[in-house]
Amino acid sequence: MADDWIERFPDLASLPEPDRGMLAARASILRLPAGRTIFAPGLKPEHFLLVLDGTVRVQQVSAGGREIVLYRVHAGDSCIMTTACLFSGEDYSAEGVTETAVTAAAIPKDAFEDAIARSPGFRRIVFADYSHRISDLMHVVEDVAFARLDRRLARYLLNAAGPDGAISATHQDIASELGTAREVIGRLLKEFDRKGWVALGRGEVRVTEREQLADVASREG
Amino acid sequence: MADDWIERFPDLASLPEPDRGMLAARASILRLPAGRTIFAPGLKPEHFLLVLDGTVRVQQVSAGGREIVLYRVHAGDSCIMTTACLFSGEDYSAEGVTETAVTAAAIPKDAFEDAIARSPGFRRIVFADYSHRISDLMHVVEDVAFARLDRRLARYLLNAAGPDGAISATHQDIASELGTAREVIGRLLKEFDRKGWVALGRGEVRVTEREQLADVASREG
DNA sequence: GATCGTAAGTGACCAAGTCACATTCCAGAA
DNA sequence: TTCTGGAATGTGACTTGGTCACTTACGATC
Repeated sequence: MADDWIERFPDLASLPEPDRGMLAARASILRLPAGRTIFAPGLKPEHFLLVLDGTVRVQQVSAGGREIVLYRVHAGDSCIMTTACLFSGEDYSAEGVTETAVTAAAIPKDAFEDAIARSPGFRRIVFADYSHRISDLMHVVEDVAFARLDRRLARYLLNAAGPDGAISATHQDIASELGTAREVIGRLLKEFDRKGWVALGRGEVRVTEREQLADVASREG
Repeated sequence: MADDWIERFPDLASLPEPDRGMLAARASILRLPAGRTIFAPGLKPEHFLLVLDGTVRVQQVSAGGREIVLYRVHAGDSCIMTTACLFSGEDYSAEGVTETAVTAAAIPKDAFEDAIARSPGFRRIVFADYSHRISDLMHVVEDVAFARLDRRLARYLLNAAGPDGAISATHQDIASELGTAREVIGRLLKEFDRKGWVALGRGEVRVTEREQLADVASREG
């Protein structure tokens, strides 16, 4: 019943039996709708969260209302920001929002501590996740500090486009993703459109020339 | 002898005896000169490092040769990038360089695992450090993405100035710290100079009006 | 078909990064 | 001393990105 989710994570499924049963027994399953804020400056989470399904967007909001996405937590990832809050009490300026409906296993703090102490596999998961997030954050720094916006936009478009090339997002959505202003995205998209690389519609961008975009996306600088 | 360094860290000094002795026995003390690269893309560290003395600068270098400082590891901090590399094998784009002569305790991977498993205090240190670095990185993102450069420069100057207000750094040094170009720093410093807030010399900046700089540094946007 | 809120466009301007140089300073060598 | 090479700094022209104060276009619903 409540413990079959463990099967879905190799590192957890391979836990030796007492640990695994303990984890299954003490975790509860959360179901959250899309658009729910899970943590934010001021909010203190009470559980370690392991995302089973859906994605959580972790972003930063500036005083002036601009936003930038730091990374996303997908199925199989732990939400280390909640861990970090649990352990350090530091007040982060980031917030986490469910981007889709999300199912997550919530593990109380003491059970988490226990699992860390007993299970090398569990430690591996947690440390690997911390490392992965740090890597993500460093990529964002690199991008924002050094990469041109056309390159970042091209990457975003390629990444966000479905098999048919369509992206359902407003200019503001894209600007918030990349940490810039709507007008700037508007200008760049119009430029891409003029070159015939994308087709624009209200609330939608359709990638038509992946090759060309990939070319911009991959050039250095 | 080799274990008196433990006394200097409350969280370690309070470890129960078997753990503490183990740590002392298995750690070795490293002494590194200033300017030594401890980790870099491609280099795999073999030990968990706990800095006892001096500071390590962790920075990112862009393809175009521009640099930005991500954070510094001070005495009492663990170098989580080495931890992260140990555990995840991910290849980070950051590098760590000793900024002064550094003394560090080097703990082999298995002893580290052991300490994590046995000692809640040791876990607390490591997790707190991860959290702290994530916090640092998020600050850098916030700064680079949203803050004006005059504000960032003012903060840097206040922070780097000694009691007499002097900072021994070239424009290039400052640019590398903030992730921008030398010319830009030169222009801003000249502007600050014109306003009488700093005095400029070759390889030196002297802060003369802390108040005014603090004013710029603290205004939002 | 009118209305209203959201999305997108526009132009002027400022801030920051780039490029290609020209200066200036200083420490040693001649 | 004077010379000189390298490092540090200065400069102007230009591009890119961000801000502001708007206007215009779209589309759902009344």
